[in-house]
Amino acid sequence: MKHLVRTSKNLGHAIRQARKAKNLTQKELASMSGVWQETISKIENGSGGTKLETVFDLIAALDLEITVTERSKGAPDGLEDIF
Amino acid sequence: MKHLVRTSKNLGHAIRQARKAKNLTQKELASMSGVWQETISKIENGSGGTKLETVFDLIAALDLEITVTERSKGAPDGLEDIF
DNA sequence: TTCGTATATGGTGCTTAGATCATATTATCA
DNA sequence: TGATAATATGATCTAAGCACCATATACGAA
Repeated sequence: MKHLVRTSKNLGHAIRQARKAKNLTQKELASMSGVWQETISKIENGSGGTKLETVFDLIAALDLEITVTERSKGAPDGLEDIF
Repeated sequence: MKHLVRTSKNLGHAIRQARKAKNLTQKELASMSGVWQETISKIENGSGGTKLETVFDLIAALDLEITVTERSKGAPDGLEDIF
């Protein structure tokens, strides 16, 4: 799955989905990533203001990756998941 | 160009390249994005700890987009730019 | 080299993220 | 339904981002 991320809410969705897909609890992800469970909860719920480093920690722990590209004006390929 | 972003330095590179590609100065990008020139300078140089919202502002102003996907273990396609 | 611009650096002050602990709320399941 | 696990909420405190102003430095052109 590919998540287009423009807002903190988008990011929260992506994180939560990836975590669930791996059958991890927030607490488990917390110990894997070094990010507190309470913080993960807030991030998954899209409460903005998160620090980049925290996101990187979660992304890495969840085996995800972030890419930055030019905005695709081309035809949508249906692979994207935007909330 | 596609930038794989795992660190603040990666992000800085992506931002700077995109800005240069559009022939914008930091000051111009600042007024377009609402992020101060001084802050842009720091971000482009990879000084970590940046807030997500700030990144979103810059990404939007530069017509870039962020996507989150599963880590590609497949064959590299040569399109990525990792620093 | 000198002028003008672009970028970096540095300080102040307000605001807030996140670590940490405690607890409330919400699933989940035998 | 009651126990147990998962998630959310809330408070405190410290570290740090960023707006903001001033200035230093690097860079390009003439």
